[in-house]
Formats: sequence, C-alpha cells, structure tokens
Amino acid sequence: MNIGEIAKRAGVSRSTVSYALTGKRPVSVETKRRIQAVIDELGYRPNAAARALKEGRTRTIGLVIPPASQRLTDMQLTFVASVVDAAARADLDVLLSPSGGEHDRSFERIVTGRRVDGVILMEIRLEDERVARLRHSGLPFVGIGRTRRPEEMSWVDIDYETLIARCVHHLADLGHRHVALINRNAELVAVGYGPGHRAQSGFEHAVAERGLSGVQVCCGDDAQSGQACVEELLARHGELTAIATINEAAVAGMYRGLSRAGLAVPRDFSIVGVAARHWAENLHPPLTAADVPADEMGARAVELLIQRIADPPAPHRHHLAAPPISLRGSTGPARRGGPA
Amino acid sequence: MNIGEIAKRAGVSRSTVSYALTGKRPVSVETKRRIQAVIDELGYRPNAAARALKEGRTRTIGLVIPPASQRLTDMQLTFVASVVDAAARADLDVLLSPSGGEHDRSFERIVTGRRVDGVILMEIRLEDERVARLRHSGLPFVGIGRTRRPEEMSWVDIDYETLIARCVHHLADLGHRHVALINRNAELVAVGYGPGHRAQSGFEHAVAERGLSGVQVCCGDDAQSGQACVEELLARHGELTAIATINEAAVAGMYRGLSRAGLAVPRDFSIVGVAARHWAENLHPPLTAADVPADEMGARAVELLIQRIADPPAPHRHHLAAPPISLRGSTGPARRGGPA
DNA sequence: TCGATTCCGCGAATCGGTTCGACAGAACAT
DNA sequence: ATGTTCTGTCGAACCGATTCGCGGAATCGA
Repeated sequence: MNIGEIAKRAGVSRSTVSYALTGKRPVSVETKRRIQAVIDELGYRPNAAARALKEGRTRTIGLVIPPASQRLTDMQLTFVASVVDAAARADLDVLLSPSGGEHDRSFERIVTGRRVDGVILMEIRLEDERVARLRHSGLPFVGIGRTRRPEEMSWVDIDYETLIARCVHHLADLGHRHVALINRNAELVAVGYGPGHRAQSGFEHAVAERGLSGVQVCCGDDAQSGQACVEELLARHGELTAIATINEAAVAGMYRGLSRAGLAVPRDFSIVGVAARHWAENLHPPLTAADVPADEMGARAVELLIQRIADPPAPHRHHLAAPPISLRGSTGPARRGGPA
Repeated sequence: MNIGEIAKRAGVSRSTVSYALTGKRPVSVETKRRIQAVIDELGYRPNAAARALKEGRTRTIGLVIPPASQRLTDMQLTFVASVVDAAARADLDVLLSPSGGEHDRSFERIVTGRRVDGVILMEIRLEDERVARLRHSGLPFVGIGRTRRPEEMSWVDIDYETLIARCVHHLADLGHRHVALINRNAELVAVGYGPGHRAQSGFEHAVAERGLSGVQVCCGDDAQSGQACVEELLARHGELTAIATINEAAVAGMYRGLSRAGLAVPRDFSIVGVAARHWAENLHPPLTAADVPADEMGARAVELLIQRIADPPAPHRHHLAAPPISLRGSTGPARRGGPA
C-alpha cells in the first residue's frame, strides 16, 4: 500500500496526502480528515527507503561496537542500552555494526552506503583508523572514548587518568604504601586502548606524587583471570596491600583470589576501582569505586550526535566524566606491612 | 557520488555500471575494468536507500529486544551478540528495536515502515501481541522463544520444562527430598513469560514423579535479590537441601545467602541451574548446569530467518535446545536432613 | 553475400515518497 | 468591475539505484 493508493481512495493527489502527513503546507481540515480515515483503515505507513532516498537522510544512526566474539563488558553493554534508549526517544533507529577483525565489511557498508545519518563509535583507540575513515567520509560521528588528538572530534569519555589518580590518593590517604594497578587485557592495551594508557599514566603520576611503590599488570576481562592475576601479584609482591583497577569484569575474581590467600577485604586488603554503580553494589563486599554514569553518557552521546547531524560545521563538543569515588565496603586502613 | 557520476567518468551508461556491479548481464572485461577503476578511485558504494526502494528489500533484519531500562541478562546479551555476528557473516545489517513499554513506536516503525526484511523477536510471551502484529503484517519473523501455540511460527527455544525436570531428577538421584525452584522475577512470570511457566511445569511434574516436596519462588534478576530470596527460603523452609534455578543473574547472590547461613556448597547444600557455560564456569564454585548454547541459537535464528525471507510460504521450522547437565562443583549428596 | 545469432551497451521506466511551481477560486481592497 | 492576496490542491520533477526492451556491431553458418 503506497501513497498513491491512499490518494486514490481519498480522491486527492499524492502530493496532498504527503502534505497532510507532514504538515509542510496547509490542507483543509475536511480533506485531512478523509485522508486520515483511509490511512487508519489501511494501516498505511510511508516506505522508509523511499523517504530516505528523497530526503537524503535515514533517521537512523549507526552504533559501532566491538566484535561480538569478544564479550561486551557490563559497562559497554550499558552504553549500548542507553544509546538505543536515547535514540528511540528521539525517534531514531539504531543500526548495529560490529567492527574490527573480520567484520569490517559491515562498517564500510554503513559508512559509504549512507545507511545512517551519523555514527557513534565505541571502544576507540588512541590511533583509530575508523576515525580517519569517518572524518574522510564526512559522516557526522561521536565517540564514546577519544583518540590521541581529542580536539579533532566530538566525544564523551571517562577521565580514567583522573579517576585512577584519585583511587591512588584515596589508598595513600588510608596509609597504603604498596599498590597495584590492574588494567584491562593485554591485547587491548597493546593496540592502544585509551583508557588503559590513561589509567597507567594517572597511576604513575599519583604513585610518584605520593611516594608510593606501584606495580602495573594487565588482566583478562573475566573473573578467572582476575583470580589468577591476584594470585600471581601476591606471590611476586608480598608487600602489596591494595589494588586499583579499571577492570570491573575481573573484580569478582580478585575477591576470590584474596579470599583464597586468606586476606579479608577490606580488613587485610583494599580494592578500589572504576565501575558502573549497580555493578559495584552487587559485589560482595560492595566495591568502593568511581561510579561511571554509563547510561547518562550514552544519552549524551546521542544528543551530541543529533546536534552534529543538524549542524555539521559547528565546533566539536566534548564531555569528560570524572565522577567522585563512592565509599563502599572494599577499602580500609592499611594493615599488612602498613603503618599498622 | 552516485551511479550517474561513475557512468559519466567511465564513459558508459548508468545501466552498464549497474550490470558491471551486479553481474546480472554480461559486460565486456575492458568496460568492467574501466568502471572498476573509476569506482576505486572515487570510493563509490551504491546508495542503500535507492537500492532498497527499487529492489524491495533492505538487506537488514530487525532485532527486537526487551527495553534497555530492564537490564539484559547475560544470556540475552549472548543472543544479541550472536545474532549480530551471524547477520554480519551473511552481509545483513541489524536494526535494534527496544519493545514494550514506551518504545513501541520503534517497533511499529520497523514493522510497517518496511525498514527490514525480517525480524527476530526476543523475550516472547505465551500470549504475545507482537507476534500477532507481525503475522498480520506478513513480515517474516523468527522467535527466540515461543508462544502458547508454537506451531504457528518459526522459533528457536530452550526446553526449560525438560531441563528443570532433569535438574530435579539429578537432585533426587543425589538423595535430596526437599527442593526449591527459583524462577525469574515475578513481573515477568506474571505477564506470561514462557520459560518461567514451563520451568514451573517441569518442576511440578518431576517433583511429583519423584515424590519430593517442592517450593517455588520468583526472584529479581540480580545478586542482591538472589541473596534475599535464599535467606527467606531458608527461614521459611528449613528442610530444604537444594535449589534448581533458571535465574542465572541471581546465582551469585544465592551463594552468598547460603554462605551467610553457614551452608557450604556443595557440602551442605546443592544448586543446579540452566545457564550459559562461561557464566556457570565463572561462578565459585562452578555451577552444575545445563549449558545453554546461546551463541549457536542466535546463529540458528538468523539462519531460519534468512530461509523464511527467501521462501515465505515454506512450512515453519523449530529448534528446541535441551543440552545435558554438565556436572561441576555445585551439587552433591544430600546432607542436611537427607538420608545422611 | 545475406540472414541469424550473439554480444554489449543504451535509453527509459520504475520503485514510493517529497517538493516546487502553477493555478483555480474565494475573499478582500480599491 | 478590477486587481491583489490567500487557501487549498494538482501535476510533474526528482532522489539513485535496478531492470526491461531494443538495437548496433561483430560473428557465424550457409
């Protein structure tokens, strides 16, 4: 059922139906009523492809996610959910594209086939060819995360550098002298994953500033890796009394590793991290952490993207989240080897 | 850059460019080479909307997910990931639509606006108006889950009835006499969530068959609810020695509740469930469970959908997964009040 | 050498919308 | 009565691809 059919049954021309629907020109109430009656009866909706073709926009945004094979973390999932939600509120549809590895056909299809009006890019690296690709194509886009030259694009991001520094200061304030940073998985950090590098940098600076001794390790994004990682850390660095981490998926395993080693949290050992609130609260003991407002950020990213689509030459905008640390149950005064 | 531009620069007509690209009519190698050269130089890709309009298909499938506000379980997430992955392999894009609650505009847009060639529906209820809506619209669709009249549509599903029955039999074999079923959250079950009801049914039959005493409760889909639920169960039914559950998100909390009550798993108390393998293995102790092949199922759903799109009048096909129970560390012989 | 066949490429129609220019008729001012 | 302004509607062009029918040139067989 197309617009011609509606027009015929309502006894008007196709253009009149179009104007009645879009309201871009006045149509008499009587005509409008007749058209609406036919539309309701037939359940007509304009064909999205035809409209996209003529209007030059698709009312769809692309969301580029890490390939599904590598499991999404809870935080990433929250980003996806909040982006989809915010887009739906703005009457935009969301086209999903796994990128990286073998799936780059999907990314290309979306970008050069003009399937979307704009793109939200997740899991951005310090040097990211997709950013170059998008900029070259002229398609509006917003990053969740930023590259090494952040002024060149619009983004929302978490200030891991500041947050991890805060974590270290928090631990130092509690008297801890030997602390470790547990990063995300080694491959990710190796290919230039921004949060990993920025967390390192924040950790190093804060450790130096407070005169602490610090170790850094990468750790797979799951509980088993977390456990193994902690066990190895304890074996190699017996003096450690605290961990700061951005690897939320591994925290449960870290708890397990500590408990196996006979260390109670927070009595004997402290952990502080960066994580989504509901995740931190669900752990046992609840994790003292900077609460990443992941759902807000997804919504904010959509908002930025809508603005960029509406006004491409406008200057880039950024949003760097640095939420305060919420004290929960996982940090306490240093005991083991600390100043007692 | 459209097909006309390519044609002009290559010195041929637009139709020749089209035929060179699709291969639907022979084009001389020399002409083909010239066209390809221009295309490579300009980085041209056909406009997806124009193609969709003419061809009558979008090369896109819709994936209808529960609204983002209610967090996706790990298993649901795995479905989504595997669907996206499988679709990408078939060169299909995936349009995400949160449905239910306030977001039904999105669902309507996708269905009646002909934005997609077919739909995969998640979180299906025993009576589901979306199924009626889709059937009425004539759009091909496949369910992950099934309604009360499963022969009317194509679907893949997990045989919760059989699986929970197996769980009960497994517990009975170990000597447990008093067992509980922990279901998904009460709202979901109340609105006719199929797995919830089928699990109940399987539980009741198996309990009756083995002459056990059984209690059933609903429980929120998170660790805290799991803990609260177990604590209440223990308070009210001190004779319980085992739990069967389909609520994977709550299992970690159940462990906590048991441990607080001084009950060790599996020595004093057994838990068996239905969950994704990596999830079951990540728990501590690892959960004895029927390993749901969620990624396979997503891929299978895509496969069924592709077939339905290609051949709509073909008979419906179904795929019911009933994986065996993998023995891990969370079940053992009955102790408390059992035959010692 | 003449027709038949094959090979290649062109022009035009088409998909289903939106949008622009034109215009009839009513309302209003002069 | 004449000109002007509005209102409401129509017809046609257009977006960028695909596809059908047609025809010119080359090849083939007789």
